[in-house]
Amino acid sequence: MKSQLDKPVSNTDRAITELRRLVFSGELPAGSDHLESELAERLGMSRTPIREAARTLESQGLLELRARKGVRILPVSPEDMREIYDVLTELESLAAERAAEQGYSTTDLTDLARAIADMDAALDRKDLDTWAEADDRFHTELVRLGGNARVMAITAMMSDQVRRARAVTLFMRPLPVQSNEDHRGVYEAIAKADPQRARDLHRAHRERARDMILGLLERHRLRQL
Amino acid sequence: MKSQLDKPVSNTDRAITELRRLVFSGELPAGSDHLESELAERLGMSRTPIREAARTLESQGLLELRARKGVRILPVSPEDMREIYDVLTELESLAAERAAEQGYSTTDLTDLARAIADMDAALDRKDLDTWAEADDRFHTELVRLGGNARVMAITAMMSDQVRRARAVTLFMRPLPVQSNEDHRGVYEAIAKADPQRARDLHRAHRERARDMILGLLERHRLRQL
DNA sequence: GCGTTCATTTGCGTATGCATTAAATTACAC
DNA sequence: GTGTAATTTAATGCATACGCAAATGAACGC
Repeated sequence: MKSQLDKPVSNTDRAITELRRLVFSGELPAGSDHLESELAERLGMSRTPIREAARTLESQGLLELRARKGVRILPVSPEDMREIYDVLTELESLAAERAAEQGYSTTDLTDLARAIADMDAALDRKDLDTWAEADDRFHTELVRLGGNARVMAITAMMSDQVRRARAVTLFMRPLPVQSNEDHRGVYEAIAKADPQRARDLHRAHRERARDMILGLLERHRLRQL
Repeated sequence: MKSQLDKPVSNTDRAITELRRLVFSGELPAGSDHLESELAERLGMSRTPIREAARTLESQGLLELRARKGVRILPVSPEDMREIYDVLTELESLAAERAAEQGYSTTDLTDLARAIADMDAALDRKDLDTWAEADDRFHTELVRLGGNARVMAITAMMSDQVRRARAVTLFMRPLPVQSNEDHRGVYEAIAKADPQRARDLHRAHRERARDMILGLLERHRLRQL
């Protein structure tokens, strides 16, 4: 479905979408270099839109433009992960607090509730991929409910950067039972319009997740993703 | 002075720097439209580097590329200000907390102390421009001490977006005496390695500033900057 | 006078070509 | 064989050209 407000999709837009996909799918692995001309041919367009797309993705921290070496897909180190989780913790906690201040009805919270239900169901089936997808949806929706467009943009950017890492850690971590309980707590706090509790619970949730992931990376000596 | 590590300054880099300057100086006012060809001629280069620079500045929230209408300098509304201050509050408070955890010596805190001293001196002389410059330095240095590169990048971006607003509000607000006291408190908490206090004090500082600015904008019916 | 259609102009999006310069390769001296 | 200088190669950074769609304005009917 294509709304009338959509602006026509330019090649540059396609390049952005497609390059992101290639990075997340691992077809362009972290740390690898790629000539502009190579990417241009691969996506069936000239270097111009590729360069513009790369500029955008560069300022989003996904890759780097290096003279004469093409674009380098940026690896994510454990230190990067710590930075990113710290940012996510702060901004999502703010979003949770603000969401709880809005006095949302349960109807407003439908998507959030559905994400939680989907996570529960996926967890029962031990279907971690589906769980991860629903977890993403929960966090995205939580931030949306917070009502700050900049927080949305930043958290989306940060989540992009750790997406590759999750593919690795998801199957090394214990079953995310605690996570699901955390989410329900945050949901309740928002539904009951208790901003302080929503913030505190979500912060604790994120800090636990951060420590768990960083612990995993360290124990498995994963220096970059 | 040009270190050997500096990569050669490309026209695109020049365009980024120069366009930012033009926006902050008000030569390209908020809300105005500018043809790419016009900007290209103005900066003495072709449209190509202008477009690449614009892409970068677009993802930093300073302007917008619109088909056939050229580059639009994005205005900042009071709602935008609220969003930006919320983000700054969260991330700078985190930086203050982290800075206090590092066990910095007073030598490490020299720049921070100097910024405070400069603000005091400027305040005595009622030299608001110098005060604002030192205030900037304080916040930048505080975030640097926090040690999170992403927080640095994001807060720098957000500060850019409100820079124009300050030119307006700086001379409408009461003398920032409270601000200077706040800064000293944050400094002390970092020097005494008291993370929780550093965080709380800085948060209170930012929230006061936000409410003051938003109040000013509302009282003066300033709908966009 | 007002709306509608058609012609014209304009500016972006993109492809293409080329100069520059860093990197790679070879030639060569020792 | 190793280190250095000369030569070649190659990829970016940028200027330029052009098609196309949107905006503008003209022509025309009512």
